[in-house]
Amino acid sequence: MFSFDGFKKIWLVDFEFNQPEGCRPTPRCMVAREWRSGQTVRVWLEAAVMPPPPFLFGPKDLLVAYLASAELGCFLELDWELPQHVLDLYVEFRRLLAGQSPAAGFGLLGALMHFGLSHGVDQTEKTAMRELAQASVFSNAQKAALLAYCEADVVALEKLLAAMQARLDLPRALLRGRYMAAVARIERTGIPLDTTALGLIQRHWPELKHQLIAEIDAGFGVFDANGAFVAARWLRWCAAHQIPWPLLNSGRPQLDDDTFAEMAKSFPVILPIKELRATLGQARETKFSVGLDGRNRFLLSPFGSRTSRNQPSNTRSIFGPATWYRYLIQPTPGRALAYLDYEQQEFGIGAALSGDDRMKDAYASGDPYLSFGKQAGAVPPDATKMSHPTERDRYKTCALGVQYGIGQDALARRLNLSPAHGRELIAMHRKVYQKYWTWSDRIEARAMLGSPLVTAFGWRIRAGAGANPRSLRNFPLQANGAEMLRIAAIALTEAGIAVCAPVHDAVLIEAATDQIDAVAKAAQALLERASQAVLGDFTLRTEAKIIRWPERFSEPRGAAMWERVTQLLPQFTAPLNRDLG
DNA sequence: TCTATATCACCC
DNA sequence: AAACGGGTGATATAGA
Repeated sequence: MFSFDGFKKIWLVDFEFNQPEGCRPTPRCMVAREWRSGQTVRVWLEAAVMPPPPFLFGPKDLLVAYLASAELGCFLELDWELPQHVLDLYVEFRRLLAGQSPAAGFGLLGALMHFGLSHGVDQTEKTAMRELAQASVFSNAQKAALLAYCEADVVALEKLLAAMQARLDLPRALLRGRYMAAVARIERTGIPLDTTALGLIQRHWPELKHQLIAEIDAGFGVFDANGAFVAARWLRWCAAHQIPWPLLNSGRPQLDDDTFAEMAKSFPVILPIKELRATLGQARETKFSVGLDGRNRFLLSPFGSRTSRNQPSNTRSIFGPATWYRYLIQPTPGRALAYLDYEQQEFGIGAALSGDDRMKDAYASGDPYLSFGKQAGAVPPDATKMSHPTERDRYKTCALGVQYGIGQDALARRLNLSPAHGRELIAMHRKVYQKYWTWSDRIEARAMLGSPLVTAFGWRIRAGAGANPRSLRNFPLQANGAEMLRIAAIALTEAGIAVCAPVHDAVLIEAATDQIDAVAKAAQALLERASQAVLGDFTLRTEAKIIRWPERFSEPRGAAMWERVTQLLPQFTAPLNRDLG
């Protein structure tokens, strides 16, 4: 079954469709060609009654596509049953590149060029055809043109498959293809939002921003009429108040949050500006793509990062910008949401993959960070989160930092400790988790010598002498975490659970209010099984946060800002609207 | 006026 | 050269 020979039919498929921001796709046409026989099917789909599929995908048939989530999204829209086996050449192209960027990008044209192939259609015509697909009425000539273009993509896909065929790891490629089916379902589901509040925030954004600024900036005058912080005005104000502000090499003032915090210690008078900058920093204009049904939909951009994480646009996804926006996530009446995430996912992955028993014990304890302190003998065995909060914070920062390859000085600075103390913390980690470090050292060494690093299911990165050693050490943690969430997404969607979005180490799911507890529980079991699929006999714990209508998603980190915004909103809904005066 | 780069803020 | 991983994106400034 795991060679092409095992498949009865291999269909290369491409759709043209129309998809306004935030909406589900409307298929226009499809062309499919069977790989061996050359049999070609051309279907115009723009009709009131959508036709049944011109082919049926049996258990021994394969669908091949480029970014298959789009094609499978059309399948779902047409109520066609999804194929069991999917090969996505976009995903496999990314895998073959192993972290490198192709000269002509990751589109179909870019992939063809990478293999020295050509496409019958150039970028200009591609753009024109994509525009044509947005039309609502089509002449016969336009239909023919769009179908011809669609077929050209299938021909291109055929050439690409021939070029890539020998270099595929088929069983794993099919697993990734299966994930693309999950992506299609997730992109279709979307995230329910409170569109009333979102509309108010977006419509009145300039006033909101102005009001947030007006109060505080009155005594400083460093913001301009558009609400932008003016560096020159800031330097002038500082000079006038005898404050020697630190400059960057370029001569511009150093305006990051840390600098403000540092300077505020000596000059507390700047505190309000620091606060205001922090507030505005997390309050940028957004362009969440929301469908007419009030759901936030966006491309997940699966496998978009070198570690194979999804990489959706930060402005289109509600999970992209600052966390206070998540208060806009709200189930509709009768519905409920559950946010499920892995506890200390990367710590657990490191423990399991390195086989470090002490690290595994720490994970199993339920509080890995405090356990780390106990194992190091730095806190008593009966210490708790409550009895030793400061210490726990240090071991937590240390353990998390180590996963990113933090150095002793950076760790010390972050914890406001002496360099010696930073060194001691890292030494503690090295000593307690010796086996983890041996494993991690070997990974760096191997990759530096040029052999690729590979995850449990075959995602790879190729490094070389010039690589960042911290990226290499982090790769197995982050990339296997991505594998885990993909397995979970497959399991959840195939079990019929509505998945609204994946969020790196978490998923947002949806169900009827009276079913959410049971569904969330079942989903947690699937997430735990997904962790076993990646880690062998080691299981990661998950946490569930349930949101029932009319509750909204809450997030402590964003609570203050959300509070501030909601206090300003009622003025815009007052019955006497001055615009009408 | 447009584009490229640097810097910064946010997410997991 | 710096030394905290993977990202997206807004904004300011410099330069063509």
